Amino acid sequence: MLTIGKLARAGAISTDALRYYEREGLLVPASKTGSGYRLYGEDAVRRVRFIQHAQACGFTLAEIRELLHLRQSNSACCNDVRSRTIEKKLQLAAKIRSMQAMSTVLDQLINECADGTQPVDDCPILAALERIEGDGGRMS
Amino acid sequence: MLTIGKLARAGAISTDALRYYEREGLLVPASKTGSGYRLYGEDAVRRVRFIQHAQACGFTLAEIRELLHLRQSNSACCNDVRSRTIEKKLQLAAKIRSMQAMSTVLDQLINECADGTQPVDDCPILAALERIEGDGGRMS
DNA sequence: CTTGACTTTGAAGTTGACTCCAAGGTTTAT
DNA sequence: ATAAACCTTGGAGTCAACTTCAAAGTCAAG
Repeated sequence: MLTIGKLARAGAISTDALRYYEREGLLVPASKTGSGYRLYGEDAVRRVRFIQHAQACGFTLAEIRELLHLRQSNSACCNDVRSRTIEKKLQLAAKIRSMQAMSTVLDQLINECADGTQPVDDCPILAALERIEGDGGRMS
Repeated sequence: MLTIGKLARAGAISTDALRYYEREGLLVPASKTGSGYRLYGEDAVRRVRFIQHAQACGFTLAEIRELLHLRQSNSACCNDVRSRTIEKKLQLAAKIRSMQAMSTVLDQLINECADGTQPVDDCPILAALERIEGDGGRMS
């Protein structure tokens, strides 16, 4: 069993964030000591990593909580998870395309601008950034 | 010249957001009418699109402002922009990898779970989400 | 057995990127 | 010439995801 500080170090996260996740219903400690210290099992480390990874992929904590809770409600059917997953997958694909377009342009520009001696007025990076086409969608 | 409402419609953004961008130094109107109405040139539409695209790629408004301001300061050298660009490009590449990993897993799971009839307890999506490996990094 | 590192709670504060509102002034269409 | 649709400012409110704080209890090392 891990105390909150150990879990925090294992997950590269703050203890406050862990307590916040608990308030938000994402990560409840397995038990508590007599004096009220939170105790987490090893699965908590995996769950923290899952939360972090899902966040990095653009899921909000509310969405992550939904997924985690769906698993616990044995009445719900896999279909619920499936449709959410498909929706998220489509959003993710759009974001990836957008980011790849930006990445390609940045690459080109880093090369174009390779000598680094041009004044900013003429910097091709900024000129080209304005030419990027994308869906204009926001991140979340 | 566009009034703020026209620009808002052209950029699929709210007038409040445009005024917010002005306060934040990202988009200043070209001029004002005698009665104080903001007037924007056509380049404002491109600038709005640039801001939106850069946001979609994970740049914060502060970073976008920096880039936009660098262009205006004729003393600064292209090198400044270049190093920022390289840094951003690396971050972007890491995010793309992370998102592609998630995307692949979601794809597999959507297929595995194709009939949608399993109860959530056995849903392979949730089981597999916990197995994902990534850098655990946050989005911004 | 004391010192220092750790933990608790609850509440308030922060940041980013807006959004909403009130109380007006301006333009445009009919 | 008047109603509808637009614009102005300043400030407050919102939301997510934390962080910081205060005041106090607990645990581990020497």
